[in-house]
Amino acid sequence: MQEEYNTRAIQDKWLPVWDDLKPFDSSKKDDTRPTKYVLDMFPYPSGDLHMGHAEAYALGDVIARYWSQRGYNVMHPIGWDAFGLPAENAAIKRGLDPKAWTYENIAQQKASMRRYACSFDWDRVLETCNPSYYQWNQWLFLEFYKRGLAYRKNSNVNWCPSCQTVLANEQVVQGLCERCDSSVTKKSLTQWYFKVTDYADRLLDDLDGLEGKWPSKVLSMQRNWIGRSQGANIDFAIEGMDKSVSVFTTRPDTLYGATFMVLAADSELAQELAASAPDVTRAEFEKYLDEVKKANDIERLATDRKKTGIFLGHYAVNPINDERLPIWVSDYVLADYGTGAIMAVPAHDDRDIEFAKAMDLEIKMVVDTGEADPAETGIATSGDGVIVNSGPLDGLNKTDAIARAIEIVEEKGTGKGAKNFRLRDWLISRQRYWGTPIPIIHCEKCGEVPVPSDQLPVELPDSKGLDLQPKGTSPLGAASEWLNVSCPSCSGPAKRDSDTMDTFVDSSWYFLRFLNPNSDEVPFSQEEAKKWAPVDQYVGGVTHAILHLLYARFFTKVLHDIGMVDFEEPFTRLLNQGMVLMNGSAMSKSRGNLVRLSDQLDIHGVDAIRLTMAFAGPPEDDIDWADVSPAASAKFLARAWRIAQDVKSNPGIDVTAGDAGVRKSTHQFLKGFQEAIETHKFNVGVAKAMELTNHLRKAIDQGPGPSDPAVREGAEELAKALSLFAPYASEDMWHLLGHEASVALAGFRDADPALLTESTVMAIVQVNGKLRDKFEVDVSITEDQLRALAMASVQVQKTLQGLEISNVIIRAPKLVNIATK
RNA sequence: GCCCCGAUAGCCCAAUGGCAGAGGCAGACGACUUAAAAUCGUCACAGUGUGGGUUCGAGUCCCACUCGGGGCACCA
Repeated sequence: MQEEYNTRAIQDKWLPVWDDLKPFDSSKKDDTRPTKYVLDMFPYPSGDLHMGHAEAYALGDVIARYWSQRGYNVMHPIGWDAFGLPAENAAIKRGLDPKAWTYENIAQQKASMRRYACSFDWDRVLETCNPSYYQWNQWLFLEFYKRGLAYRKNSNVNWCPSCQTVLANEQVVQGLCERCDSSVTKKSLTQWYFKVTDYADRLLDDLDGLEGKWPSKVLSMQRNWIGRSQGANIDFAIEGMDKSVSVFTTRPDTLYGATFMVLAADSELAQELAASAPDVTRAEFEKYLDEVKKANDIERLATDRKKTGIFLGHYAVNPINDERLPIWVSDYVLADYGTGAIMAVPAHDDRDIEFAKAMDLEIKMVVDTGEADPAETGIATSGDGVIVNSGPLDGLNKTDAIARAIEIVEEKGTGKGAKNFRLRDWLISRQRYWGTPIPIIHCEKCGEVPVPSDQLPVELPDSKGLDLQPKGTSPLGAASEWLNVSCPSCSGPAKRDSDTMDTFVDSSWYFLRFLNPNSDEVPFSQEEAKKWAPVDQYVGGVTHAILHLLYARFFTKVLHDIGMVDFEEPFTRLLNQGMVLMNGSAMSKSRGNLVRLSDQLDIHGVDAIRLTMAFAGPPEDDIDWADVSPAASAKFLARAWRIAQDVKSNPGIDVTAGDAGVRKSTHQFLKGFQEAIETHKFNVGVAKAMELTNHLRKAIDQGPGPSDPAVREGAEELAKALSLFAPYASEDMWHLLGHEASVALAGFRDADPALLTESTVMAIVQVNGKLRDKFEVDVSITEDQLRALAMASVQVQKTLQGLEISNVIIRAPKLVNIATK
């Protein structure tokens, strides 16, 4: 009896079957298959899954299911990045408990993932807000602390006045808080840091090894972010003081062209020099500093901003030629980059010449680039050239002059070659409730005391009775029972550190926790790590190109140095899927273009949505939901499903007796499909499945008919291939074809090479690259035979009339190109 | 300002330097039907953003530009 393809019915039919079968269990003891670790970036539980999740998990699932079909034991776990501000803000807004809110969302997302038929191993699950997870954040923090990689310092930090918390450099985007878009200000606070800068060189250099495996975009973003500059640190003695101005410069070759010094207005040295300046100068300085502090980043970054500054009345001495250089302060020099001071070479630096012009300072050319003298034109020349007016450096090119200048200052003991990074240490403490408590106790007598490991975890106290409103200090400071403890060292009165960790700490190592998510003995098993890690394929959004990926790379390198893992990069391959847009822009409630995933699933079914995500285009491109047709995906699945229903032969029939043409289609498909999936051209893979479906339809209706064994072979391979995109439809097809569940474990076969070779091929004849004739020839045709055939062609003869042949290119058996003079 | 990515049919997208079209959407026509939907089938539509170059041959490689998207940016 012919039945209709019924999306809902087959979803309801197969879900419970899979629950029993657990096709994606990766923990079987006797499993001898080779391993693959495929990981999707774990979600933040801020509501139900949305279209973006649907895309990411559809694509990650294609990869996981593909390797599973290829005979690998695939670990494909999932968890929740469950700490963070949204839970806390929701709690404040609606008077809920952050924990209850979070776990409700997790339950909802988990149910949606199950319905979405993600091939997750449900025995490997974690939530970062669970003490069994975050105890290891604390344990790792203390390991870092032991090694000097976690430390506290006072500094001018990024402060979000709206979130009432500090932010890491990476969380400030264009001067705004990445979470709430408030203008970020500076505040002097004592905070905890991880010493990422110790790893700056390795984090940069090791990106080379990821070339071709990570998107080049991400590699370049990380390189930009780390921002290494080569140059020198040079000391300029301050006249009349036992002090010097130390500067970092990438252009020591222009040392003779320095005509003044500039200090960051908010640097300590500027304060000191102002203190010893005349009263008038000091007052001017204080006024200027006030203005600088008031200016926010947006104003400060404006490129057409006029140069301002104050002369401090002091002079520094150029170590290379003993010239006197006036010392200025200005806001165009940043306190927290390099040494917070520069030597200004206005002739060869755009910013310095602007300042020199504004303050009427000397401009001295020391590099002849062939352009006009900057002192005349007021335009700095920053290109390469010949060094002039520079004593021992005269006549050298830039590279040699840099090397020579460094030698000279090193000989004099007033400087040395150096490199500098844009990257800063990672500020990890947050003045909020919903995060991992920092496992440090502050004792009046003993100072900072680590919580002994047998006292971990330091559990978060219940939120009940705590005021979670942002107020600039941690809500935990008010949990007095929790806060007040006796010092582990001297037993005297002491207080816990009341800050919590940045949630990026949680996600920096979670991929290792999946190896043994429930262990209370170790953060992760080193034996399991040897078996599975690093992650073979990581899938997630490009939004994490800098933050999360940099931090995870940093953690991995530290864990390597501690001896806990034997690799230095966490994610061997990375796929960044694009975003799902609607009518050209990101979906949002306020824009009114929100497409609800649950609605789409109700209307079109899970399979159609997953297939649409894979078919829309290259995975890294954005999908505009207005451009795609889930209804068409559903239609195709019905068409494929009917193929399986129409097959009349029995399972296990000898397919070699089948129609040769149909077999050829199937095996060409096998080859093309696997190539497409392995190169992540999922859209092409789907197109090939559609092509096979069209061939099989024709074979059934107008060819050898539904009983031909080759039709069965094609239908079975089609079902297996579709299992990557459409788990429900393909499982039902498999069932219609007389097989037991699950099609997901049926296993792909390789194409039979014998069926791929053609005996004849279409040869084309070009004249000057333009097609003139084509004919079918035997694949074994010789060049001479092909030439003769081409020359004999009437079309070719006609074209060649009156022309003289200069060259004949022959690529037997497919092509002849006749070039004329 | 510096760096990266992209531009192929009305639309989304394919195409190891070798016939511009694999697949889909939308469209036209036909078969089936009393009719419609569904289904099955057939067909049409671009010379690859612009201008140069390399090559026997360029959508593909190189150079310049235009447009779109993204990253970094008073970083010394």
